[in-house]
Amino acid sequence: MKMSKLFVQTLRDFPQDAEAISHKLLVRAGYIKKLANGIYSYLPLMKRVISKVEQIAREELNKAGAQELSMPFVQPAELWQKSGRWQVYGKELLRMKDRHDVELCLGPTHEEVITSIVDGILTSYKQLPVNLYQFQLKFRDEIRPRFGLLRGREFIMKDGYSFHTSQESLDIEYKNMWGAYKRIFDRCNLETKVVQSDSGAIGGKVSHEFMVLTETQTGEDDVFYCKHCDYAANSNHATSKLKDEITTTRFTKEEIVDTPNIRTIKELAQFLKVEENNILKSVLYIVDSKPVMVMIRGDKEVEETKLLNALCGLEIRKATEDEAKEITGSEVGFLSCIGLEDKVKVLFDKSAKNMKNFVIGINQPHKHMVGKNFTKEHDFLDLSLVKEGELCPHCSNPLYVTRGIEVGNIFQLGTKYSEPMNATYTDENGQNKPFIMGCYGIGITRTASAAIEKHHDENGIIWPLAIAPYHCVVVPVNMQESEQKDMAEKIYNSLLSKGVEVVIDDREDRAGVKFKDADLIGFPYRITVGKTAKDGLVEFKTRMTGETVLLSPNEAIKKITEEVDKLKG
RNA sequence: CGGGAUGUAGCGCAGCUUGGUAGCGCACCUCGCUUGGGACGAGGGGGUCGCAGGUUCAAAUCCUGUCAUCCCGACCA
Repeated sequence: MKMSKLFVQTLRDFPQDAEAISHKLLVRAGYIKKLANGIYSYLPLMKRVISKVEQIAREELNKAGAQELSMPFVQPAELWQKSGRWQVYGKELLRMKDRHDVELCLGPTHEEVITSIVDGILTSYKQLPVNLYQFQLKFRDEIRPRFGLLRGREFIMKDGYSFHTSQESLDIEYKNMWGAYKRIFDRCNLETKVVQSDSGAIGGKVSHEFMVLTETQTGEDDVFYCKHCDYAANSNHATSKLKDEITTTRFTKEEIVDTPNIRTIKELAQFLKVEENNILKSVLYIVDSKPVMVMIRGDKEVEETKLLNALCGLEIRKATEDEAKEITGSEVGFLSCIGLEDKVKVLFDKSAKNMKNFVIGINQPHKHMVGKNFTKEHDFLDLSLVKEGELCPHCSNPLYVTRGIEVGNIFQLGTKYSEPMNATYTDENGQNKPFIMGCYGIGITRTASAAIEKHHDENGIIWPLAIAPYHCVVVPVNMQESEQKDMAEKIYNSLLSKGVEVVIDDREDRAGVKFKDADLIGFPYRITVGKTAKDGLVEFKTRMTGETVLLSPNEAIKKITEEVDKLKG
């Protein structure tokens, strides 16, 4: 490709409306252009990167025995009504009607479609297991799209689905996909950490996420991990042991005390000269329009996803102060489960289990009770957010927290879709059984963005060779010097003939412009044909290391060809 | 949906307080000059100032509404 013909416009300045470095660089280097909030055009350079990531995934998945297909982007509401998700999915599902008033939606995921396809084709246990995948546009009407391609409303996803006759068979495929995913991200030069996670709207029991760890805000998930064993989990799923599991106070007798205008746990602890972990905190939520009170140790926070799952709920929010008054008759700061257990659903977090002689509200303004103990059995559930420094549930060493970008995930769905959709096969005994399913996703456009988040410097993108739009750029420093121009063209043509993806910067611009653009766009290798051309030498620069060496044209060609051949394995 | 901010040329911005013929830098076009890290000179093209009302002799500027975008919280690949 000639640079003079390449459809790209690089910008002098970073775009004002971008925050994430990958977003800034993709816009500035001319990879993407925004059409609407969270919706981007993929320009030729971006399209090439996407194709590279897809091809790596395709190769590894095919090797792992999966088969590629392609399903429709627009889906009938009928399917979603069958699975029950038409009501459940909420506003993220973009719905519409066609000219006949038939309800449709844009596919945010494809469990329903694949299940209906497979149900029509696979009828016997002899045909299972099977694993099918596609690369597809997805549309999710996100509450808050941001960070460019990291969280767009429209994005490209690799989604795969497997069908089985038994849990054992699913387990095997789950591990198979786990391995394939590791290899895919390795080949993209992305180090990932596999973490346990909540399965969210997709559903199912077992699920793992592949996280690219980052220090910045662009990693939108908190990941807790142990340095001594392989425990790692998303904050919405992480669990821990407390360092101070048993807590008690000097108050050995139940007593009501005045706590005037003391509304926060911190104030209360100071006022009564106890620790925050001596206070049993009451937090009031509204889950699917019904009040729910969570009793949790004062130094801990409620993890709302866990609470929602415990109740099999759909929608959760904290109660407002007015609602709290109405429900408890008291004021925020003095809430309690005492006397409320018949009226309101009360749940206990496991952090409260070993509290003795604790402090608790009594639903009376400006009063608390001290020296309280549990008088009857409660179920203590895991409803709390883990904090850094708490102990690993496996090996009791301290847990650490970091940020992560979720680039892929795998789920065991079980019969969550096949049962309501009545998708069955016939087993050895002639019985109809619902398919046992797994599902496996990779955010292709997100993976490309994550690669930039991890690989860039102040000059621009530093693509790993495997997913760079081109392997190499050839820069004739001065197009007026025929010696340089001719040598550059020879090298360019030679690389082309060897299957190297190469751009020649044939523009009349000065060298500085070409160098800046080469760095910004992120070509992994640059061959500069300049002053040393008359001595039969060119400059060979590796973007990743900044290393520059003088080589003969043939040596430079050989070096790149070798690197490219390594990719092909 | 709640909190904060912004909409003026492809990109980055000034002008708005105190209404009076729409400007700067980059990019783009022409000519000259230059050619190893975003040169220089001269000339040129491009904007219904987000949109709709209102106030006024006169609105980018003041008022009202509306739409869009971005940032901080609840979603997820």
